[in-house]
Order: sequence, then C-alpha cells, then structure tokens
Amino acid sequence: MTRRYSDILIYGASLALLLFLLKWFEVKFLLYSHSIEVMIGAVAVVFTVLGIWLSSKLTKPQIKTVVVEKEVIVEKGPEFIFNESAFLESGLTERELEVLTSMSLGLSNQEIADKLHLSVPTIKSHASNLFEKLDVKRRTQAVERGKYLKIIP
Amino acid sequence: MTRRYSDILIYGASLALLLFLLKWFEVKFLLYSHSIEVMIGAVAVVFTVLGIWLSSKLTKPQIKTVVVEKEVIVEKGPEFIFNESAFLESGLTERELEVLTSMSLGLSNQEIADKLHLSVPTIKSHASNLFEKLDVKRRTQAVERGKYLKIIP
DNA sequence: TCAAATATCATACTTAAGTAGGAAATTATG
DNA sequence: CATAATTTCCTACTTAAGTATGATATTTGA
Repeated sequence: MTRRYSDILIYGASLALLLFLLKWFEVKFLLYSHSIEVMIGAVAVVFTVLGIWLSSKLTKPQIKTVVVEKEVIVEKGPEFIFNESAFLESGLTERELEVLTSMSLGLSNQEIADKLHLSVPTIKSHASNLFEKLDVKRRTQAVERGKYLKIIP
Repeated sequence: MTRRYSDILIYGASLALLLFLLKWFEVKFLLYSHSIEVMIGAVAVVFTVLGIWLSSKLTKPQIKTVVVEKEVIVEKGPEFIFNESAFLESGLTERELEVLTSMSLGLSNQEIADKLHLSVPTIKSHASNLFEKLDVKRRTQAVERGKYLKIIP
C-alpha cells in the first residue's frame, strides 16, 4: 500500500520534470522547427509509457496467486474391530476364542483355568483344538494369527 | 491472447483518431490562444489515461485469484515406531531384543536358535534375562509387554 | 428325537519352556 | 590396560505346554 503512494509521488515528480523539459524543448528547439505534431507525438508516447508503468505498478500487488492448502489429517486409530467373518471361517468356538484371548494376555493355562473356572486339562484341550483350527503349533503363534485375523485385540 | 491484440488495435486506432483531433485543435483553437502548455498537458493526461487503460486491459487476465484447495489425507496407520527411550529404560540388550522379536513371531526356542545361529541354552539364557528385565514370567507376557512399550512391532 | 457338535474333565505321556549356577570368550569403556 | 558388560554355551533341574485318548454331560440342528 505504501508503495502505491510512493509510486504516485514518483509519477507526479516525473510528470513535473517532463513538463519542465518539454517547456525547455518548446522554446529552444520546437519553435524553430515548428514541428508541434512531433512534439505532441513524443509526449503521447512518453505519457502512454508512463501510464502503462503506473498502472502496472498499481495493479501488480493484485496479480497474486492465493493458494489455500487445506490439510485434513484423518487419524486412523488402531482401534480393534472384531472380524466376524474371519472368526466364522476359522471354525473356532466361543470357548476357544475365550481361551485364545486369555492367551494373548499372557496368561498361563493354570491362570486361564482359574479365570474361566475350569480345570487345566480342559484349557489344554481347548488349546490343542484351537491350535489345529488356526493351523499353528504354539500359543505364541496362535496369538499372532488371532491378531492378524482380527479376532482378538 | 486474441483480446490483447484487439486491444492494441483499438489503442492504435484511438491514437490515430486523437492525433487527428489534436491536429484539428491545433489549427482551430490552439493557435489563437497560444497555450501550448495546456495542449501538451491535455495530451499528457489523455495518453496517461490511455496507457493505464491499455495496461489494465493487458494485465487483467493475470489478475486472477487461483484458489488451490489441497486436501491431504494423512492416514495415520498402525505403523510401528520404535520407542528408543522405552528400550533404553528397559535395560534390554540388542540380543535380548532380537530374541524377543523372534518370540513375538511365534517362534520356538529351537527355531530362534536356528535363526540366530545360536544354541538353545543361549536362547533360554537370553529369555530368562529379558523376562526379568521386563518383569514378566512367560514369553507371551513378554511379547505383550514389548508391544505395549513399542519396542517390538 | 437323535446324531453331531460342543464343553467338560481325566490320565498318561512327550516336548518345550523356564530356572539355577557356572564358565569362557568377546566387546565396550573409563 | 583392566574391569564391566555382553554374549555365548553348558549341565541339571523344575515346571509349563502340548498331544493322545477317552469319558461324560450339554447343546444344537435336521
């Protein structure tokens, strides 16, 4: 904004200077040759250029590209969504899933038995069955598989 | 682009017309008053306005506000970011972390030993040490702990 | 209702996991 | 360079995990 005012001042000063020069030319040169047309033509050209220059200076700040970058960050939380179809496909029973879930918590067979009010052999039985259904050999693998299938958190 | 050329043509025509008019004024009016300064001033003003008009016409297509709405959807997936400080705090060694990582894959001690080209007793030794450091009793618990601490994927 | 699936528990066994204690080699680190 | 930490491996042992087989009760679906 301040530049615009300064430009106008420069333009005004240039105009004044040019008028002064023209006055001098008028007396010293033009009067002898009487070529007023040439004089007027020169003035026209000079002031056209000046006008273009002023205009460009005044309008330049308007020639700007406004780039609005809207960044929307969608946070895909690691929330657990039970995969019903994977559970059905696995062929696991509800009890087996309970045992598997307890296994994923790091519980021992004894602790799982206590938790579910069952005996250790029962847990072992469920464990063996679910291992075969998940096609794994160890409980750690079963937990990995269960998490991969999204049937346990 | 075509508009610019037509504008220049209009400007040229206007310039010719004005010069013609000026010539007429020069003979009919100016010679009597002898006010060449006024004449030149008028020409200056007219051509300045013309210059500004031309410039504005030429630059108008550039006065365009381009609003680019960039919608960046950053999917914050469940990607694993190793927690350096948690690893340091745990006091685990590099080897122990390797063993823990292999455990999380569901590998047995024998398989880990084969993978790392070590003996089973060595793996057991590392296992016992890392269990104590992580304050757990079983490998399944260790894996849980490791994932919680974000030192394994 | 009756067979099939599920769930429970048991015994006996094998294998893997984990503990304890020690020893030797390697690698950092002051 | 010497000490501490790490890594490696061992033997011997205990405990937990997992397998196999079978029995009994319950539930479920045709």
